[in-house]
Amino acid sequence: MDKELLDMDACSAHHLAIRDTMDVLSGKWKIRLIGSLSFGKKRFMELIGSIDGIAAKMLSKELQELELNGLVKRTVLNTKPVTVEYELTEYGYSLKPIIKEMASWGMQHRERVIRAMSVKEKV
Amino acid sequence: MDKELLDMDACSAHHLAIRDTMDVLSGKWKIRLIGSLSFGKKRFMELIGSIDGIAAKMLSKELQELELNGLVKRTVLNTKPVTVEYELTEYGYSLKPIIKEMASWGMQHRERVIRAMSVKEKV
DNA sequence: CGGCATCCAATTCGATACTG
DNA sequence: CAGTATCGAATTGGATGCCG
Repeated sequence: MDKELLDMDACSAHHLAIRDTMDVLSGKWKIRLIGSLSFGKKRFMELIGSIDGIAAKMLSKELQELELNGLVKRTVLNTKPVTVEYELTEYGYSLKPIIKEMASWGMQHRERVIRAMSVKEKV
Repeated sequence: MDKELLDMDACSAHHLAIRDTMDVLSGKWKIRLIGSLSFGKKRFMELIGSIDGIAAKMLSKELQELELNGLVKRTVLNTKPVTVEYELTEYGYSLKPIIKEMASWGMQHRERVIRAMSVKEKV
């Protein structure tokens, strides 16, 4: 058995898999969006409120992309004025382990991240 | 106990944690870069070869940011011409669970991702 | 080899204004 | 409320040339 070769194969498969995942999650807000929706249904305005800094245009755009990929379901309710609800599909929920690891990492390394960011801002 | 309030706190902490993680991993290539380095040391040209589509300029830039954040260590070897090695620090390795989940998700959903991407390209 | 500098094109992002 | 339209700014990316 050629260990080197096996490693190369593993590396390359790993790599393609990560690329595929990144394709779906590309964009500045998608991961945070999914993180927010992983707590349940939310309306457009609720999402704007819960995701600090996002503009309506970007929210709209990234939601559309997530919907196209089948990760998010959009429901228009018959109210006046219109209400629209967004929620994760089952497919979307399958991303939860990733989101969970990201939240967990962020909590464990919060201090260091913030310190590093504040250094950067001085530049 | 106010369940609603507890949920809100959990949600907001979760959210800040994800935002911190995304701050560190922001940029089109960082996650794939870390994925590639998680298999061990690599030189600049090896990274260009292993990360399909990246330009030298972007590789250089994102490596610098990762180095600034302490996730990657850069070592210049005394060869002629120069050889430079990049490797994850211990802090960088702490991201491995995230990378692992991303690779795992990508492998499980590869077909669906590719199908969705090919539909998009027709537009 | 491992970069940085420059120029330029393409894409992404954000603020504001407006609509049903 | 839930968007779309539009414009300008910022980021990204490629090509080329230069340097130690």
